[in-house]
Order: sequence, then structure tokens, then C-alpha cells
Amino acid sequence: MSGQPGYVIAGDAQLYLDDCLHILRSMDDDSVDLVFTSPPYADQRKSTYGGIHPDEYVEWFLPITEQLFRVLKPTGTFCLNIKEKVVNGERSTYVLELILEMRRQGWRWTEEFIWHKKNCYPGKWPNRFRDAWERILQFNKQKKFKMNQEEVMVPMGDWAKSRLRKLSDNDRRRMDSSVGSGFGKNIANWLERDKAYPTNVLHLATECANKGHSAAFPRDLPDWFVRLFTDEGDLVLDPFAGSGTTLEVALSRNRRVIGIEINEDYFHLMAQNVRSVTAETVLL
Amino acid sequence: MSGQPGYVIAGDAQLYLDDCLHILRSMDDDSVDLVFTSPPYADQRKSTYGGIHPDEYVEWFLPITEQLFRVLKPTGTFCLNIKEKVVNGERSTYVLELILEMRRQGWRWTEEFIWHKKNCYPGKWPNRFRDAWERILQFNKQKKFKMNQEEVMVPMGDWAKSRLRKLSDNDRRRMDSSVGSGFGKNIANWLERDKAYPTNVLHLATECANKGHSAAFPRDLPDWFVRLFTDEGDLVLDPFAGSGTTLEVALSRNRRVIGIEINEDYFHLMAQNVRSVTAETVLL
DNA sequence: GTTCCGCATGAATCGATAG
DNA sequence: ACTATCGATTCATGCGGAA
Repeated sequence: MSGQPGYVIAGDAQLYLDDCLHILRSMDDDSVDLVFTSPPYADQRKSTYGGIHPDEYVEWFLPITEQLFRVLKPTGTFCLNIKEKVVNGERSTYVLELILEMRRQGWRWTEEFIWHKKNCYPGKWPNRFRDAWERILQFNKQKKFKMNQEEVMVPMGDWAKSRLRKLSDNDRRRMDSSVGSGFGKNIANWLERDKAYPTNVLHLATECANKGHSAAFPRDLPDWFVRLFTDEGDLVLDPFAGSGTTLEVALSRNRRVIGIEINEDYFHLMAQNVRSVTAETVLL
Repeated sequence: MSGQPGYVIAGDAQLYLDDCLHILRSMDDDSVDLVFTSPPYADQRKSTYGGIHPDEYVEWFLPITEQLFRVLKPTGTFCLNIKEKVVNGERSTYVLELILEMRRQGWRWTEEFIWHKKNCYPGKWPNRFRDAWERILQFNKQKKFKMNQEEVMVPMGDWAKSRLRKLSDNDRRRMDSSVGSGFGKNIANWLERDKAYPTNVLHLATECANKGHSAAFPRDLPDWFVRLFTDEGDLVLDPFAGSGTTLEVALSRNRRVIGIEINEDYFHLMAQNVRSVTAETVLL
């Protein structure tokens, strides 16, 4: 049985133990609302399991992004969590090359979010500091896509308190000039506000790796993007599901999920984690 | 006189009113310790003064980076503050292309720092959040370069101390493998410290523009890199000096500076600002 | 002297309108 | 169709005056 493909279908979750390219090719066009994934990072050690050499990374990944493009809905979004490794004292360029090549496939590089990892451990190297950030690249098929900005609003700074008390003359002037007849609407925009829209810099602490499996990203990271880019009932895909954090989070938010993982140990771990958030019984 | 090249030499400052390519070509090889600059960002408007169209940006910049490579000392560093604009709802790719092309010129892309702008420009759009970060790209000629890490250490938060103290054996082992060279054994060294090395994420608010002159970036930004990559007496070059913030900061730190600015108004502003930090009289 | 509060000001981006 | 201009939107910061 070891290493053989398998699958689990339970409730809103489809889990596959297989190479993601194989499963992706069997999926329908325009069927996925959000792809959120953290692919295996490039690795210089050629023989490492799952490690792809930096020089071959783009070549390896492009057939996958091609399939992701096909299965994603026109209004869907592809979020790619990635960071280039240091090779011989220099940042590798495979992420840059990947973005350029993906645009040739038709992807639009809409935005680059920064995940600022606040609590990384101290460390020291002679010619570089600790790496405290990763990229979340946002790709889309169209200029217009689904985005629920209100779902991820953050508490507003202190200045809001005084602002709520009395709008400044300057604000009134700006509102008057904009509306003219019926400015009440604009004032309402401000009066009840205690939250602001976020920026493209995300401050999330890395979660401690406690449960034996290596620390993936914090649950808040996929959660933020799931809320932002999907509605309830939408379909979320993670082609490199690992321990299934993205799937767990998406299921908790009442989204449907498809998870693919090629490593058998991770697959079983993922199935176990997913089972903990699904009401239905999962047959393994 | 308007638009004519000119220059000011006073004390440790050389200021040139000219196209930077022209001045750079007259400079000696291997003479500069640090280049810190924020070139004009790409601009879609074709006829705007100083604006370079995104499609022509790389082509325009490469001859300049070629000269910077020549005049930089082998142990020197080139810090480039840049951020791609949104064009037609999509991030432009000229920064990515620039990095790839500069590597062909011989540059090593050592690191990418993130400048997190806490107070970024406000606004709301249907498909995008506010842009709150810029890149500080670090380029070098060699694998080994001058870096004074101790100059930029930051106070260690209490969380760090308590966290280090609580490290389990398992955590120490993991840190050893990730950090390398038996870090876990030296935990005691860290516990005694009250300062930590920074990360590659810089948190700085843009300085407010209230009193007439507004700086594009906060003084702390060039100050951080000047302290990190140069010693006293070293030579700092800014080929797009603008209002001269980088030069001012470097002079205050007792570095020598060369500033080049093509715009006459900015040149005079720069000369004025530089004069305020130099003991010697500046003749204009 | 502190603290509080009003205020202008941004390395922005989108959509509509006009040439 | 393609490009230039304009108005609307939004919020953290430091200064200066008021309490």
C-alpha cells in the first residue's frame, strides 16, 4: 500500500494522496474559487525528499501553475506563499523568474503581500540578518475578482476617537464638494467606524511547532485569505496540503476543500486533522 | 544659468547638478563604500518631468547600475530603495527584470529588506488594499563585504528573553539545525543581552510633511544603512540625491558624501540642507 | 509643563470623462 | 480603441494651539 495513490471524500473535503499534477489534470475547468498553497521550497540538496533544486524550480512549477490557471474560476484567486532561499550568499532568483513566466501563461500578478514573521528566533550570520518575512503572491485571471474587504478589517488607530467626536471642517468641505445634495451618506461612512481596511503587510507571529510536525504557517494566514477571497460554500484548493492547515481553516469557515499531498505520512496527518473539523465520518 | 551643470565642494561633501550618468563616468573605479539611493519611480505619464515609463525603466537604469558597479569598492554595498507601481490593476515587473539584468552585469543580489511604512497613503479600491511596504534591495560585488552589525542592534523585547529561557531541548536542537553551528549551546550568551540583532524588516513611519520640506523617506532609513555598511570617513554616494536626506544623514555620521541631482530646485535644496550639517562654508 | 485635540499632508489607485 | 486628466476615496503622523 505504501506510496500508492488514494483518496478520501468526506463531507466538504476531498483529499488525495498523489502527485498534484496528476489530480489537477483530472479536475474541471473554472471550478475553484481560491488556491492557497505553500509549495515545497527549493533545496540545494538534490537528493532531499521533496526538495527541488533552485535551478530546476521554475521548470518544475510551471506545469502546475498552468493547471491551476485552468481549474481556477475567472473570478478566483491564487495565493502563493513563497520565499527564495540564500544560495552561496546570494538570494536565488527563481521566484522572480517564476512570476515573469506565470505572466506568460496568462496570470495577472495583482499584488504582493508581505507576511512579517514577528517572533523568529535570534540568530547570527556574518553578512546577513534574520529573515523575518515571506511573500504571499496574489495572482488572478482577470482584472476583476471576488474580494470581501470588509471581512478582514482591523481596529482603527487612536485618532478615530477624536474624529468620531467631531468631524473637522476640512472633512466637511471634502464631503460637501463630493456629494452636494445629500452628504449624509458620506458622514455615515465615518461616524460608525471603528475599523479600518488593512494594508498589504500582514503581522502574524509564527506558531510554535508543538505537535511533532514541522511548523507550517500560522492558521491566521490562510484564514485571512480564505475570508478575503471566498464566500461560504466556495471551493478552496491546496495542491501541496502538507499537514492540512489551510484545509482545516477553510472547513471551519464552511468552505469546501480539495487537498492534495504526495507524502503518505503528511496525507494521513492531513486526513486526521481534517476529520477533527468535519461532522461526517471519514473513512481511511 | 538655468539647467546648467554645476557643483559644490565643501568639506566632506561633493554636490553635482548634472545627469548622474555623466558624473559617474568621471569617477574613479573602486572608490565608493556605499551607494544608497531612491531613484525616481516609474511613471506612466510620458511627458512628466523625471518620470520614466515602466516599459523603459530597466533600459534607462542599467547604464547607471553599470557605472555604480565600477565605482563601488569590492567590499562596498549598493542599497536600492524601490517599489513597483500598479499599472492596469497589476503590479509592474520592472523591478524583477532589473534584478535579473543587474546580476548579468555582475551584481550579487545579497538581500531584500522590507521597509514597512506604518503610515502609508490612504485610499480604498475595490480590488486592492493600501500599499504599506517598499523594497530595499542590497547588491554587492563580492560575497564578503563590510557590515557592522553591532551598530544597528535593537533593544530586545521582554518576550524574547522569556521565550529563550523557556526553550526546550527539542527547540534547541531545532534551532541548531536551522541556525547552524550549535546555537543552542550558547543560549546563556543570549540571556545576558539586552540587545538583539535586527531582522530584514524595518519598521519606520514616513516623516510628516508639515514644515515646507517633506522627505521622501524618513532619516532613519538611510541612517540605518549608513551605520551598517560604512565606517567613519567612508564615502557615501547618492546619484539621485533629491533633497539630500541621505547626504545629510551620512555627514552627521562623519562620512564623506557625493550627491548628484539633475533638478536645479532639488539641487539647491540639497546644498542648503548639506550646508546645515557641515562646518565649512559652502559657496553657491 | 503636560495632555488633548484640530489639522494638513502624503513615492496611491480606480473609474469616469474627455480628447 | 487608446491615452491623458480629474475627482473620490482613505488614515497615520507630527506639529501647534488650546485646555
